[in-house]
Amino acid sequence: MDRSRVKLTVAGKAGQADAETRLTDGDHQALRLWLRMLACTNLIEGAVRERLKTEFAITLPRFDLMAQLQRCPAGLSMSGLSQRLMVTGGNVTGIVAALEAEGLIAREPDAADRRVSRVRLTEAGRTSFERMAEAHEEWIIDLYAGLSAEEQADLSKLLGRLKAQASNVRN
Amino acid sequence: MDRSRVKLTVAGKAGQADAETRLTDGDHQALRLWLRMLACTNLIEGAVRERLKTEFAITLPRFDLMAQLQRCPAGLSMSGLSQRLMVTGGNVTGIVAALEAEGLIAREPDAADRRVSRVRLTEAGRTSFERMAEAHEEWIIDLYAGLSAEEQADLSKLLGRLKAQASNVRN
DNA sequence: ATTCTATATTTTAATCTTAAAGCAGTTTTT
DNA sequence: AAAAACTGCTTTAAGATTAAAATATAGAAT
Repeated sequence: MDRSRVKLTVAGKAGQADAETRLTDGDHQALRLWLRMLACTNLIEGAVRERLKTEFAITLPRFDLMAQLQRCPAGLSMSGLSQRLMVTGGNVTGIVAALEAEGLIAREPDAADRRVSRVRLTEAGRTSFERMAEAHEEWIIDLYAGLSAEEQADLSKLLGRLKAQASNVRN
Repeated sequence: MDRSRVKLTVAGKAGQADAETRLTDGDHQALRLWLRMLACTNLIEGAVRERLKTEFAITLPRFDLMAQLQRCPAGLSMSGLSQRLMVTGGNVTGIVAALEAEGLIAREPDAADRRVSRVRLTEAGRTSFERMAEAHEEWIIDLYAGLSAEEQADLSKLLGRLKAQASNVRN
């Protein structure tokens, strides 16, 4: 039985079969499905990471952080970013430091609460993000273009159910 | 438009809405679908990571490496592991070192080719892995139990198509 | 006012990951 | 056989990530 996790760095990298491909007859349906889902996600995520890197010289975590800031033109606190990105505060500290060093975001002290930093996109950051976001959306559309609108709707529905149900599974 | 990546560490962690939840009307169907898929995958992967940690004090990458070795009782080379896990060689070096230090795997020099290390599970490693793998399969079954067998089959089929089609999308 | 408690953020140590460089050994070419 | 090219592996530098500890500030309770 193969329970391995899959990691695709490049779509279609030669000579590598993902873990799903090596499954055995004895494996349970749910396990096979899980590995296939992981393979799909890693395929797409790997493609996005690679293109962000080669075309825009940015990492996915930094892109994601900028995406949150674009949705909040007034700026966000570190903890606000932490919640929205669903990562720890320490993680946000590092990514914000990197983006600040690149001049894509800026931080101001909060007037009301001296503990708080308010983070926002700079003009350069906003311009840069808009270009990247447009390309990003096209990549995703292209990657999913093999499925018809109806198939996409079906997939979305099933994943919605899965998400809702799996959220309720407790230890 | 929210293009952010989602990272769920704990199923249902309080007070956090995943990125999919914050989508805007203007977002394209494929983008919504992608974020939902990411949310699902991260939900399940986070649950697996957490349980491996709390119940077996092991990380997912180490578990995955052991899974590959169990499927190959004769042992695998470092590069064999690298291919099967779809990670770089340097990555395998680190994980193998950690598992070796824990006594779960062992390395022998290859008789035919002095560049090659042959890696295999120790008896302790095999015993340990078997227990973990059984629990792991049950977790996955439980996490997917909200979908009927038919829904799981539909989901698998759609993901299979997606994987096949997205693999052919080129830069 | 002082103390307690809670929140916001950063720092630290550990793990995982990659890409690129380097070393050692093997195979191929000449 | 010597040189060149290739393969297997490790090391290094950079980044992302978490949990836990440490700091600083704010708010509540006395």
